Amino acid sequence: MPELPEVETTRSGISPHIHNKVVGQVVIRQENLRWPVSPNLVNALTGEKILSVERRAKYLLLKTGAGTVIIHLGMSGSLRIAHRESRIGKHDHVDIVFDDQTILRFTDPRKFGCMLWEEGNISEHPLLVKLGPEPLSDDFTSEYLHSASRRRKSAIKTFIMDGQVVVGVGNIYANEALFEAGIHPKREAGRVSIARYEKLTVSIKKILLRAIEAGGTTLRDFTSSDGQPGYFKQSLCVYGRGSEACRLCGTPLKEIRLGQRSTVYCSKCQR
DNA sequence: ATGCGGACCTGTTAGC
DNA sequence: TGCTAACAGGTCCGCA
Repeated sequence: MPELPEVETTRSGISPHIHNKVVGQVVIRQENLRWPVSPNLVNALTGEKILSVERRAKYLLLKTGAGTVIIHLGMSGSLRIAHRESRIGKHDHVDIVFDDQTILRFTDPRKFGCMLWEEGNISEHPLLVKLGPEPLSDDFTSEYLHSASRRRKSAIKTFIMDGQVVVGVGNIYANEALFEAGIHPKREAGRVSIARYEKLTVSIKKILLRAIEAGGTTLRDFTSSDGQPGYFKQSLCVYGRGSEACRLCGTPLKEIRLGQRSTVYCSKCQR
């Protein structure tokens, strides 16, 4: 479900409900997520105040004075604000209950997500330390992408989806950004000119920003933390449109698999 | 160092 | 209508 815009939509959606609130209780119904929920999460987090709700890549970070909760939503995870009366669903794995009875509820049917407690310096955490720059930051430039890609044989789509290169570019937006930049997804990353990387970085930033403004992409059942669906899906140009007409030239879009991921492109507009 | 395929798990959809 | 297989937003890990 979540790509970076969905995670950012989740962050901004939950933050006002939990910022500066004190955790009264932590309820773990299912600890077998991608990694086991940290065994000391309940003891460590109870009584702590949420000082900030941050995001690094697709990780959400709930910072307290004692440590940080690291949350990843995986493919199917979501965080919602719930209340005592809210029905508990089959895949509602963790509740963080605040003193005012507000509940932050972690749901994840596929259990690819995680919820970890980290007391050390969060930026040195193994999951975060090797990550590339944020795509919306000033560090993410065509010069950076160009130099990082030299001698890289992999397809450019695989390259920009590599979290060590740049974070937050998932399958949907990788497809969309390459279409907008006019670059064939299979093109060898190391052979793309800096001018084309300039187009690509601009496209990535623009598409992610637009999606964040729209509240994320709605695919199947994504809803943001307040239950409102995102509205970006209707503006997707290629993702999910295999064999349909290119919005620019009318040519039927091609759909292939690249690194086991569905890849859609226009063979005329993307070279 | 880079690149690839497999793994994790459940729900939905496409096809017979 | 019902069963089965394929596929889905992510990304870590081990092996070549």
